[in-house]
Amino acid sequence: MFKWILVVVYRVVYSHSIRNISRCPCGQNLRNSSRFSTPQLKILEQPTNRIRYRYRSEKGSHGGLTGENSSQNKKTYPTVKLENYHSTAQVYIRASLYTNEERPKSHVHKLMGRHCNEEGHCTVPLSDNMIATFQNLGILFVGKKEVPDILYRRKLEETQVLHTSFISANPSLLSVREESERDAKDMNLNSVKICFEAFVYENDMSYAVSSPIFSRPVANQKSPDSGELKIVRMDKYCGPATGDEEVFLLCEKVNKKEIKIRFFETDSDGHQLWESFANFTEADVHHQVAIVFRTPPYRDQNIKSSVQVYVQLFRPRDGEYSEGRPFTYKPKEHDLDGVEKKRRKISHYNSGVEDISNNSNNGGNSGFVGNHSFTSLADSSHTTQSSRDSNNNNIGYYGHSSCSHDSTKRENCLQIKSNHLNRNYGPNRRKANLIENSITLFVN
Amino acid sequence: MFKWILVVVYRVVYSHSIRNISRCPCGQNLRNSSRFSTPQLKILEQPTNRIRYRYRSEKGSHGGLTGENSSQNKKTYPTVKLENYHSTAQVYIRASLYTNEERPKSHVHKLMGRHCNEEGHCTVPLSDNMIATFQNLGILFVGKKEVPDILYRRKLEETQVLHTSFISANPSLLSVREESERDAKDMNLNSVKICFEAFVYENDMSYAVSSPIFSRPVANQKSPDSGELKIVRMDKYCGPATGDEEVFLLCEKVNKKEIKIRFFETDSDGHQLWESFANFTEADVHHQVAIVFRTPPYRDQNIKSSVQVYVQLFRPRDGEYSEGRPFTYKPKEHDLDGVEKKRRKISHYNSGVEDISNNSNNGGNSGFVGNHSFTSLADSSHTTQSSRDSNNNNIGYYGHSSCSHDSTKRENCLQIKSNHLNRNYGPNRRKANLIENSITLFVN
DNA sequence: GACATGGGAATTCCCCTACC
DNA sequence: GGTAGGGGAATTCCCATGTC
Repeated sequence: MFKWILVVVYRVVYSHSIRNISRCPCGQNLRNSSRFSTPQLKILEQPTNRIRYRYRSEKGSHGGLTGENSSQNKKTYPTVKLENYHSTAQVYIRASLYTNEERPKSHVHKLMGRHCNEEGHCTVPLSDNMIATFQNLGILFVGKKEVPDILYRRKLEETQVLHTSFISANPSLLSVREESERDAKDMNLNSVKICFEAFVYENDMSYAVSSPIFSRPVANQKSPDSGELKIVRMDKYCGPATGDEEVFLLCEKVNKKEIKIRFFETDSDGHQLWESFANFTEADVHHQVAIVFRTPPYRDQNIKSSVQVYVQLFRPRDGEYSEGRPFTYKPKEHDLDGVEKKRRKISHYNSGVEDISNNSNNGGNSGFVGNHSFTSLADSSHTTQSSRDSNNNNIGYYGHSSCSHDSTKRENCLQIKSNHLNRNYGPNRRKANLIENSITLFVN
Repeated sequence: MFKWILVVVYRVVYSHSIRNISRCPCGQNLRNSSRFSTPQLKILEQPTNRIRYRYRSEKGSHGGLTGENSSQNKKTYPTVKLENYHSTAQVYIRASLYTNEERPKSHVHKLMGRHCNEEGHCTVPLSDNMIATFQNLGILFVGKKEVPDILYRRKLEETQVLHTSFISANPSLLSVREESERDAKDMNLNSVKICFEAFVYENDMSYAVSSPIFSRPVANQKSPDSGELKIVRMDKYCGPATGDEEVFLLCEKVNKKEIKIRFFETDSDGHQLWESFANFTEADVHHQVAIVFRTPPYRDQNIKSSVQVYVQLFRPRDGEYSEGRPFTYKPKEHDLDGVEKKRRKISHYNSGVEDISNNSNNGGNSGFVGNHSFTSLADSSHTTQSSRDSNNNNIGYYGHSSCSHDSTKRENCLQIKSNHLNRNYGPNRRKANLIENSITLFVN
């Protein structure tokens, strides 16, 4: 009996074709085979940090993972290179999904696309220059209801290999079930890493020729907790240095418990001079896609001329930022007049009782202030291209936003949308992307 | 054979207990029994016109249908009365769901609640005063995927009753299937009518004692095509008489293809003096819950003092309106100055090429202008109660919204939210509801 | 604690636009 | 016609808060 089961296991593991060789290629089981070999995998092009995972029901192709340096005109794709490999045997690279953890585990989600099999393993032959490029890698979202079952089956299989004959008598099956439920809850379904592994075939068996490597995390664009932060439109792009100006901001889905609006200023070298956070409560976040906030006061409320800063969305949980939008602080005019006083009287806003945004000493933010650099407006050579024809239908759309503020002297700032400015505001951005951005016109 | 089947049918229809007597109680099949009897059902209290239908998966109670006159302090419920009935036999009233059509058909959705059975029939005994009140009526939303099957089975049953023995040989079964698919597509799943029917029991059989009557339609609050229209918040509540002021409006879910923003003015008697529609495109509707629009010009662009009008959302498809919000048109100042000229230059907005909103001669709107009256601000005796303590945390929330506009003379309008104003703006509103509303303060 | 009531949001699925 | 990319509808889930 014991031997018979062993035979079966053997056949399951080794007699399969290339399409479904061993279920767990990127794990411990292959580690020892490459411990003493010099060959090493390098990631030449990381995947983008975000893609919309697709459900099985969303049939058809919806575009694959591009590379982090991909752009509209020049698409790139995740690419790996095998170094220090000198044999002539054809090498294959296999990609598969793992969890985004320090010690990645096989994920329940699957890669899908041209070179992928049912298990979510995508195999591409290494080209002559030892490079493999993965075009058309999609991520299949496995419904959360299926997760416990999948984990349970995996656990059983592992158990099976170790204790073959004890299974049917195993008294801990129930606890395995419970463990699976727990693990399922813990599994982050909205972030994955791609595992790349190089191997060769010999006698219908595969041998790893290097250690597996993992890509940077790829988040699910559709999830509100990991989707891209984006300011779509704002009410106004300027306000008084004293702050407390109400601004309507339209954005892509955010989690009202996990979102801040950050104002910051940089010098011409891109170093951060100042930052502060806007005031708003959870109740000011309208159905995840609009926020009504109050501007924070500028560090110097007595400025004599306008100062340009930036606004951006910020998600403390994962440190993500949206692109910044220019915002102009304008000098205070004279003193508070009658209107302003009346206003104060009926506004309880400044009591700040319900504020979820903190200024300055916010725990979640410490550490990122000043330890990174910004590309300033000044050193972008693209700035000159701005409001002309290619954007004609957008001009006036992000349109003219008057924001004179309790001043007898009128001061307006116009904002015009422009699509072709390279800018780099977020601390964790490794490189400037081709982004939509804005310039500010002053009219006095 | 023929007789045997008849027996079966007989048993199916009549041998059931009160809980599941005949599947289709409100239809033609009962009409003749009451043709010559005087007893008549009257609806004393109609149901609210909207409730959130619940899916089967949303277990638990989520609050039932209230009456149209229900309020927080005094809840009412759908209520019917049987008139001209003089027998002593106990009468029961049964409620069930029908389609919202001129000739209502049994709906696939079901009533659920305390007195309801599996088929969605709710039965309540008539009280001594010949009145029956239905508390706790919920509407169960039957998933659209199940609809064709249900209709198919119903059709089969009907066929069965009529042509008993021909069924298995019926060559048109396929066409019945197709017909069901078609009917399923046509069925409006977001609007129902409640059918009320009075009957008595005798010898385990039920007899209708009056014709069935139907309630007014009850729409699904959750559907963007039938949900309540509501302006949640606006950017500013005033603008120049010349129009073209950009306003950000936050609202509850709307369908961008089926929504208009209506400006209208009433005289002190509530008669409509003027209306016009705001300019915006589908692209200006942000994820169903925010709209950036341009105000229409006021009918007289040369007004010398501010004019108060109202803004409201309008859904042409079903003629629904949101509550109106006050909006103030302000006099034009001097002439267009340099700023304004620059502004015109870069703004293409007025070309109107893509506008989906029409001014004045809009086909979908004809007929409602002027044939109804409004309750004006002036004749509401509740207007005085406004910005005090009960709303303290809301004050300054709808806050002060400065909207001076290209003028050296400053003019601001503040809007303060108030919860206790009875107002009645929409043409189809039968009565004033307790609504959130707004007043406008002028500060010069 | 269990349920009632009301809501918001997450999950899943469908289908529309561009653009080849 | 298919790919690539999105928007949003349909469905499910779950959270506050209040009440028994």
